[in-house]
Amino acid sequence: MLFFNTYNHKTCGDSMNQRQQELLDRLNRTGRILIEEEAEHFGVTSMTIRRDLRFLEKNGLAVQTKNGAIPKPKIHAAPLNIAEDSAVKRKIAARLLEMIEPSSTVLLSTGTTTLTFARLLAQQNLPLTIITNSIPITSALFQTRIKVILIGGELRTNSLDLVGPAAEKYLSEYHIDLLVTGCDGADAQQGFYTSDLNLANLEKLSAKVSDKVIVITESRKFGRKALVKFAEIVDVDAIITDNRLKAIDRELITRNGVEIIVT
Amino acid sequence: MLFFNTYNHKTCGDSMNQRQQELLDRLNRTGRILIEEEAEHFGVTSMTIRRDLRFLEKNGLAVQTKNGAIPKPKIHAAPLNIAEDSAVKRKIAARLLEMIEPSSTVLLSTGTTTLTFARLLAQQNLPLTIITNSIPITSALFQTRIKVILIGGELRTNSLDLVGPAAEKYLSEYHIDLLVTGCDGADAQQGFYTSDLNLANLEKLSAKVSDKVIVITESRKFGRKALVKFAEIVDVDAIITDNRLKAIDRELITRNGVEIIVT
DNA sequence: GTTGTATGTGTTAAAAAATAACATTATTTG
DNA sequence: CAAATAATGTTATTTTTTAACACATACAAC
Repeated sequence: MLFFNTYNHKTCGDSMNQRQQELLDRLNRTGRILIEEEAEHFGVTSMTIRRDLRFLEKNGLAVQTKNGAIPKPKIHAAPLNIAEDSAVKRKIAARLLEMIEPSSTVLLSTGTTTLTFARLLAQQNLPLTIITNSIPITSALFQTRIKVILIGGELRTNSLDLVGPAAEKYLSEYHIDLLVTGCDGADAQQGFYTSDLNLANLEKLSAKVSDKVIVITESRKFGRKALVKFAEIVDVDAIITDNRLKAIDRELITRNGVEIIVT
Repeated sequence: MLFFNTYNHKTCGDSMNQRQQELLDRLNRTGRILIEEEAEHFGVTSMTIRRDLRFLEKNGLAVQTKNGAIPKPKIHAAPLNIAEDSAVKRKIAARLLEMIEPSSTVLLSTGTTTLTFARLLAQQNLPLTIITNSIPITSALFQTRIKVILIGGELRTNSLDLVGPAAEKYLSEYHIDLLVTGCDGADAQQGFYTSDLNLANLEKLSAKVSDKVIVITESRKFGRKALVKFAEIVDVDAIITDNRLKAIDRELITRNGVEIIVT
């Protein structure tokens, strides 16, 4: 028989009473509770339930809504929301959607623009296989007809995605019809940039195992260079961006034989 | 230059106006908006903002709260909540926490009881490395001191976890201090069961690469056998369960030299 | 036993928020 | 342009939430 040491890690020091425990259970089970219903169920006044909900909210376990509460959203935390899901991105995503061939295998890289696209995909009913290294994208696509394969690796906590040698090794065994990726910076002559070295390596490999490559990005990314270049302009087959792209950039790209689509 | 076909996949047919678009953007950016603030920002009455929020809620993009709204939780969807996070599980998790050695590497398998434990871990400040195949567990642990490694594989949409040959291959290269896993069924003489063949294979391999194995499970799982056995009783070093475990089961387990802890 | 303190709950009145119904103003459309 | 339609504003009413206090219960000290 093995021996396990015991450690005195302090457990959450609140002191929930029995009713609050059960209230939280019911909340998590149903996804939503109503004050009046719970008051009746527990045989207490609605005021008491209100106080309980206030307590749960204070402890980060629930969010109070109109006549009740919902569980505290668990993944949808701050850093991921920044600049996410703008109208510009939704337009770009809608344009990309028209170019997706049913039943194909698409590698969808991490990023907020690709995430917007994934959310759009989730509303369609396309038969597709999506390979991704992004947890938010995976989350967006679950419970759809889409088959999802998530590349494993080390978690980057800011962007909730997976990178590193393990991810590369994993990816190297696949063959992809279409790579869709965003970028942190772009230059009409130099190519595409990202701010993470690990991610850049993964992107390079992704392009290598894919038949076609499409970059989707807001035009404001052009002119900004980030830390690491991961692709030349000529490495990609098409770029989708918004209509504020400078004419000169547009011409430079076209001259390289790369299709550029503005929304 | 490549040619891309265009397909007429129908895009979400709502027709949001400009203000609603921007409202949604602001909501996603900040994680929360207040009606009065937005009314002032857009130069409209609060009534108009209320109508907008009602619209966004109807379209599944937001949830109305007290004086405003939050973005619709994106991952925290129905199937995962069932029976999750009960008081019994929280007790078991708290007991397990005491046995966790700081700075160790723990393989935390998919499951609702292990998820409860992960949520508890997230509130501590322990230096740990957690390897898991569960997206909810990964989500629970991000933005903590814990280093998280997610095993890639094919997504099981009901449980939001990753299994399959790719996952096994990925795992086989690691060495683990402690495996923590749950089960779908247990028998004091026969061992532990799960209802998915792929997962069973992964569990077997997990036990093989781990120094110690702890099973955490509600006592009601005892007596239920599920589809596939993944471990014998003697394969594990300790079992943590609640105090409603039958005396006979407890004795049978102890007789096998396995430590059993009831909360 | 009483007394005091703390905690939880109920009750009520007041404040705030949400709604419905209708008036008004823009926007389309023929 | 005029009619029709949609969007927004206004107001009165209803509903929800809050704050403040009253009551009860439990526990400890004396």
